[in-house]
Amino acid sequence: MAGKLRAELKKRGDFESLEQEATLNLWRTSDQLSNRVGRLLRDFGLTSSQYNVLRILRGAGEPLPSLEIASRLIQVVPAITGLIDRLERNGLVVRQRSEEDRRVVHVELTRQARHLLERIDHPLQQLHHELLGHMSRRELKSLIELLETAREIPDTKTKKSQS
Amino acid sequence: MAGKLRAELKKRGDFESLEQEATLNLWRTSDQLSNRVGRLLRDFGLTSSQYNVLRILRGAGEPLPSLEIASRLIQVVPAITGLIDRLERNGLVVRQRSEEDRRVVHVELTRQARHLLERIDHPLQQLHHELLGHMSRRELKSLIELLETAREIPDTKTKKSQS
DNA sequence: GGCAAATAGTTAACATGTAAACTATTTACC
DNA sequence: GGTAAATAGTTTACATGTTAACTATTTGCC
Repeated sequence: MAGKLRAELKKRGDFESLEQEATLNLWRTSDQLSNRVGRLLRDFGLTSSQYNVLRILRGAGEPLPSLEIASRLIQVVPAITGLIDRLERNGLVVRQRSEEDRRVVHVELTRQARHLLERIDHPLQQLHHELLGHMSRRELKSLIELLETAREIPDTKTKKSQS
Repeated sequence: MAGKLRAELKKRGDFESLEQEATLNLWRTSDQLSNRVGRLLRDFGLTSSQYNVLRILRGAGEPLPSLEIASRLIQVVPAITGLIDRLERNGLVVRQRSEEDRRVVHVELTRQARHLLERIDHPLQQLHHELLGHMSRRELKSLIELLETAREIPDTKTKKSQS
């Protein structure tokens, strides 16, 4: 066990630590899932980032400021502008300058976007099942817990700490 | 347990399945690690992709054809051209048209690149330890195994029924 | 020998992620 | 009430990932 990535990458024997092996496994698994999900979304004319913006807006149930969306996307701020530009161009969101605070731009889903999301829901859920459904509930829960543990970096002295 | 991501994403309650929760956890963890490693590499003037090309070349111990590098990067073919362009511009690799097969372009590390890689080795290993060192060996091995299991999608050609 | 198909790599066009600098507006505070 | 600092968002410049279409070369095969 724990040697498959070595074969896949043709890099037999150059893992210098268990930590590094775990990290590379994580990246590779994440990539594989991203690719599959991205392909499905492309069939609906969306990129993953665009879908995530729409999903966040639907979850919120109301228009959100651009930076609020950005903060939930784990992305850097400037990227949100172009993302919303493209969604707006495709008729999936509308921008509205706030009245109370004119610096703020509220972003709202269009009806078209809601319909699109509804069409995606089932196939996406099915895909999630296809991709990880071969794992038992116990394995999935264990994986989730280990990933949460992995993200808990104890006191990050270098650079700024997490929020 | 298994509810932290909900809080982090402010999306409480909209996981529709364990599979989806695992996938989102995976992405978030992968992103966090990428960010930290990317920041370290940036201090050495490299992006993650560039570093990976150099690491692959060092591991191979000899010049490699462009597409051979691309295949080990899990990337799509066209991206490799620009990547190598930039590495060449920065004096880290050299391109050489093959004699036996003139379609092939061999890419070779420069001495400068070897020195750079040596300077990165220790800090990077240290960072890997900082990022996941709080997990026990048992947890790390378990995580690695679960990730390998996750990647084993049973029969994946087009969209088959399911597992 | 000669030509279609395969292979290696590139170019083009676009979406995204990132850092740095900028504009517009609001808030703090004296 | 006037100005510095903070906040929301945009612009710019560049690296990357993606698909589609293209060039150059080699191979397969009759």
